[in-house]
Amino acid sequence: MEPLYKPDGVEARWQKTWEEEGLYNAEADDHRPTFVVAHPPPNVTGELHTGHALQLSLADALVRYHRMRGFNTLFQPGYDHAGIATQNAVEKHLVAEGTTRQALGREAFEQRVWEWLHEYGGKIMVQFRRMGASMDYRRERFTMDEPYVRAVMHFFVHLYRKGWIYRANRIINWCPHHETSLSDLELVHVELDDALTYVLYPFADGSGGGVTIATARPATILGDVAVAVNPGDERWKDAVGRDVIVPFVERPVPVIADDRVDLDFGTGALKVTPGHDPLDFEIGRDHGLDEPMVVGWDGRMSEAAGELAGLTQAEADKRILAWLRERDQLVKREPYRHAVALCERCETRIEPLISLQWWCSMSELKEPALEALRERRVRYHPESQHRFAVGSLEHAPDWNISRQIWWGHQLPLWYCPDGHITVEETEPGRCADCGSSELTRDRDVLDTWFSSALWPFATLGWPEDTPDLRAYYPGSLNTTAREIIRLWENRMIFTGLELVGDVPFSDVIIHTTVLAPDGRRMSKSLGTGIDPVEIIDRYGTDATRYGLLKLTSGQDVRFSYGAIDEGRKLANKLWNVSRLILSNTSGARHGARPKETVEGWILARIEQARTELEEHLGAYDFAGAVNLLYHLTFDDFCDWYAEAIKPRLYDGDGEAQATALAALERLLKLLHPVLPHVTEEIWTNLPDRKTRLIVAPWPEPDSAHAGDPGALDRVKEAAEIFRRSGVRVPLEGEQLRIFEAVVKPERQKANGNAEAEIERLRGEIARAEKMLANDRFVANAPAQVVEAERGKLERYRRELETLGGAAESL
RNA sequence: GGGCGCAUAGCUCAGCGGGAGAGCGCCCGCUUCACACGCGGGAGGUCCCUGGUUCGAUCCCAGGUGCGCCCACCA
Repeated sequence: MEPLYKPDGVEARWQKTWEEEGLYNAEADDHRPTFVVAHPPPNVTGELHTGHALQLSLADALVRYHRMRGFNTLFQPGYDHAGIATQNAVEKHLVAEGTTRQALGREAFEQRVWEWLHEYGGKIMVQFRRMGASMDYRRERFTMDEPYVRAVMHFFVHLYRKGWIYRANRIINWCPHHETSLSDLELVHVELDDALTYVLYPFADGSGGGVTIATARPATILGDVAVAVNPGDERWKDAVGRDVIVPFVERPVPVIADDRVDLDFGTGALKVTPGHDPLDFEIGRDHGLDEPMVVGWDGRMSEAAGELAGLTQAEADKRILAWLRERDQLVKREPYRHAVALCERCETRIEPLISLQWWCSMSELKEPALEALRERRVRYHPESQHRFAVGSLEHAPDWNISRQIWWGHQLPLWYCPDGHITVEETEPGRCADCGSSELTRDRDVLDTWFSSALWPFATLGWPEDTPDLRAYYPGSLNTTAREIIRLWENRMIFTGLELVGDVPFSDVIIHTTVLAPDGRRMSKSLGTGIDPVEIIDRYGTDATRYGLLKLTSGQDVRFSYGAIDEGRKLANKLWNVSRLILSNTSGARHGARPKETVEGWILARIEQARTELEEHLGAYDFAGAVNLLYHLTFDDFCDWYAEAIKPRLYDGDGEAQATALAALERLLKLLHPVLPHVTEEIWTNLPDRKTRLIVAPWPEPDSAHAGDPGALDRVKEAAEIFRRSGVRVPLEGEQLRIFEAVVKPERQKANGNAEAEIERLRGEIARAEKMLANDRFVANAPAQVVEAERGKLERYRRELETLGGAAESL
């Protein structure tokens, strides 16, 4: 064993061994209680980022903890086909080759996606292994696998037959680049410096005057069908019911009243363009207005724009502004900063357009899920996210499930020439209505999240009634980021209840968002991302896991190499204290034989730590857990215990050796879920190992050492006092030996002084005496607080006596 | 605009009603046979501000300020 622990070789070797020996495997016929984590399937084109690494660290720590505790553990790996994200990645690749998706055509394009995935996809599973994620990699699933596709089709047909899937012409978010609709959740908003244009719409009766509106998109004036004002707006009271003339197209439209119009924006008058604005669309529908679309699917002015057809919106803006200026109807133009919606994948500006799309009705589907959440059959951690989850589900709008991209699950809908629709899981021979065999399949594909929603059970073979499904559903835990709750978490819950009859998991951990060291979000485009593989290369996997878990305290936390380095130090420390013990215990017997105070003390400390660690892990307090492990190892095990027993180890004291091995064995078990590799490596070097640590049983409660581990307190305190003061040791027997071992190295040169320490103690004593002399304190403070204060006072007096006596004796 | 979170040592963060802490960084001393990626010692803090509750507030409450994340159709 080398003095410096080098993780690279060790970690790779264990990752290989654990997997090859089948220790990650989950078997459905294993009848122990289950612990199941269906890990979020990353995009098949994705690479590990810091969020993934954090998520894996905490999930794997819990998986390993439960595996040791005897659970039949399934940690499910896999990928998502990630519709637009993947299509976008492959399209970029095609551009580099000098071609386009359109030039290839749909079938050839799909073929290229598969080829591309075989070549470049799947990288992340290698990275998962490098994180030490103890997943059953035999069970890797992909949402485009044939059985998974069948599950998706089954789901669609199920919903359709229940009457919850319908087609409607509504305003949607259209990405002109991807030529598809997008849900609100697939957009990003960016602030833009723009202009707000005030335009006069003259009254149609020629009586002079008119209504002035404000718009950020003059080009859409061509699609105006009304002007709306708030019914409570005194300024426009007399205009309501009259007609005004839309500029440029010179069409008369009514002035209507609608309370959704904001009194405080612009002039309080809104031009109504149902074809190109969500609010206008709603107002239009409620007032029975026309829905002309003057912007087309390519984002340019459409045929309906007449002489402006084919222009870009910016060009159309200019033409319309010029027209307005000539006629003095351009009231003013002012700088205006506002947020615009972009496609999150290609950052193209989103066009709100009216389109015929497929929708999934949420009203009935969400109710059982809401009930499950309210009854806490699914619990969010932290609890604060529970309210958000419930609220977002309560207000979930109907779900636009159709997309006009090419990569994804094609809708299982067939049309005959008469327009009848046939819905089947697999291609039907003839039309269900008229028997026609001339069927054409719908070209649309499903929203990626439609298939993700099935992940916890489609990975187990659903809709078949498989042994896996029976054994591993419902699962235990899901881990995810805050913004994924509505996209995924809620949907898994309602689909699980609807299709399998139970919630997919009982607990959801919404983990910390790791920010860049400067406090901004980690993002490739900002250049603030940190590659976890680089961290692993520099510090090792164990250290990376430790550091990331240490950072899980708040809702957002800044990444810090210091936290990772702490993990590296811990692994190295553990390695070295193990060297000390292992190189001095050859032939030692088994079982702890604590004789001296420090030995009973370390066993009690480890036992206390076991209890506390179980509490931390049970509460998903990973920062607390790693903090505890660090101090247990560094302070208690190394600084005090190991230092104290060194002389006896060197002397070949068989009982001390046996106790040291037993204590180390227990310590390794507690550390394994966080630092799996270094602990397994040391474990292998312990004498007579029959099992791997990864499957070794978690320590049972140690009733023999369950007491208060305060036995060493006096010795430790005395040692610290003397270290500071440099005074000689007045202790005897065992205490003297401990003291010799701990203090000897530092005693050579005193650089504090006893008098300063005596001063400090006198100050503490005065403070405690003052508090206890305060009658109101004694009368009002809880008894144990007063008692604690008395205890401190006694302790300080005792220390002062010891120190003073020792100083005297010099 | 809404929701949530954060403000404690130079940095990253614990603590959350009765002595202000850790890791890193800094200073001093140690070639001690597990570890110099180490050991020991030390300096360094109006615990964001203002009020309130309490015998007592870094901790609880209210208001403010600053920062962050998420969400949102003010044209």
